[in-house]
Amino acid sequence: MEQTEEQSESTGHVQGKMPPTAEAKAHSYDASKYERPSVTVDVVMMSLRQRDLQVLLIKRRAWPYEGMWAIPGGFVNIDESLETAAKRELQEETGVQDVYLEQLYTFGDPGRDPRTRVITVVYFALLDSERLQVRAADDAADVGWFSVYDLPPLAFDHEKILQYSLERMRGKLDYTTIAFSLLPEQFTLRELQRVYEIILHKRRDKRNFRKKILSTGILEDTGAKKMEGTHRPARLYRFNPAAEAKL
Amino acid sequence: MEQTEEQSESTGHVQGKMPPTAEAKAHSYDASKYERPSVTVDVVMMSLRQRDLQVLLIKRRAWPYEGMWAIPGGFVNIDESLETAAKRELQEETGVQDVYLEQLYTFGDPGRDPRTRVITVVYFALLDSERLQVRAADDAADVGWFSVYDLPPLAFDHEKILQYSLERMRGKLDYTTIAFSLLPEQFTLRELQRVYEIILHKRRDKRNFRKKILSTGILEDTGAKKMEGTHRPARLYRFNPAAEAKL
DNA sequence: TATATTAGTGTGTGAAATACACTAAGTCAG
DNA sequence: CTGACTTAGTGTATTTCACACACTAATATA
Repeated sequence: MEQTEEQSESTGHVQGKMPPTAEAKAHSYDASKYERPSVTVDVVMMSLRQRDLQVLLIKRRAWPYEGMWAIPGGFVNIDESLETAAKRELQEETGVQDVYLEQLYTFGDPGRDPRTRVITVVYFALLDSERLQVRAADDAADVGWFSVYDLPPLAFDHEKILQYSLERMRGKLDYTTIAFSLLPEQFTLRELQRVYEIILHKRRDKRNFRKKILSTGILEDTGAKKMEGTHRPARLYRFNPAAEAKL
Repeated sequence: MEQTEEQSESTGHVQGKMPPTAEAKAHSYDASKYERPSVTVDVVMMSLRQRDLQVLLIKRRAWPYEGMWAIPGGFVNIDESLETAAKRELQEETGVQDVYLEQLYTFGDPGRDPRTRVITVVYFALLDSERLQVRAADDAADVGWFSVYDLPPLAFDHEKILQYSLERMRGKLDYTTIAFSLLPEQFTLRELQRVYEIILHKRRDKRNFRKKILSTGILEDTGAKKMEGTHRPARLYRFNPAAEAKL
């Protein structure tokens, strides 16, 4: 028998009207009323490629929105956490592990997917472009990286989702360490500045930028230098997690 | 027959492994594998009461966590949006409409509810304490307001949720208008300052506070004064939505 | 050794944050 | 009616942070 629970004033969880569990459904039941929505996790994967902020998209091969590009995602297994589902998705698409991953927002309007009620928990992941090279080859024509500043037409409400991701990144840039997660372990100040410029989409003054970053003490000079091209080599720094609180 | 969808690279929505719809379930099927989680919406309702930041909680009357306090919530109906579900919950518990309501975070770890897999989208609502008086009477002993600084033991992961709500409020206080949503339409600068002090949990300098708020131009002098107690009356201001951009 | 290219550095100015103490306007008790 | 009490309301000086701005340093190559 179904659990007896008082009406609506019981808890913050399974309370009030209890929808059918697998067992309950075996009995006769007004299933339509308590039909459960599907829950998916979508992952906005961003990386710096070709001095641009790009996002990984997948081309749909079936109705609805056939032929359009979409944010990768999939169902949440019944026994896995939302974050685990997001990591699984990430792993499937890019082969990358241990990346910055953050829950962004949950989109659940009825009708956003014409097939059935789908509630999507969106995560966003920031990928270090160097480690990514490895699997950049599997471009089977239906997976692609796109500039967030020049997107193709997107399926569902995915344009809104990307817009929101970008806003969130911009908001967090100053007081978190997300910038570092887009860079390899060692990087130059110029490279870090470029991350800021690409995400914020505007130029920053070199001297002021360096002064500010260095004054926080969040960077550690590796002693090494990066030589590339025909000019003065740049110092290589690494992020010092111990000093994270300084932001 | 079930929809044919390619494996995992299709979309950000219903793609890859398609769980059973109502129709599909009529056929033989490995239902356990595609068992769907329940989705609930919980609403953290905060208000200023007795010069304190308080949250509405509900006492559980059944297993699990029987007798403990919990954040009110309920199931999302299949055809209503998440926000609509949150408003419905708010209406049921407080009778209040048109309040500040914002999606906070989605909690979905397996095992957070011992009965079944529950994914909870948490909203938080800020209530003007004056309008709230109306229904403050229905304290049926299993509904109560509690100081966020002195909480009873909470069911599920609800303590974590409240902690997170408070952090979010603090973060948004400076650059949004949430403070006003906790006050009646007209209020004095001292009252506004008190909102800041209670949420941030620390004192602010009177002169600097007033200077800063007034310099934004976000307040409008109503011309009226508030007389209470045996001292000089205070000017009453109202929030000027037209100047919202100034934050 | 001259040229091209990017790395790296300091100072001045204006705006905003902070610290800080007295006067103003009302009520009430005597 | 006046003195005591209570909260409202105000300004200035100091420090800190954001921003604008231009030259020298180190390497590769022709």
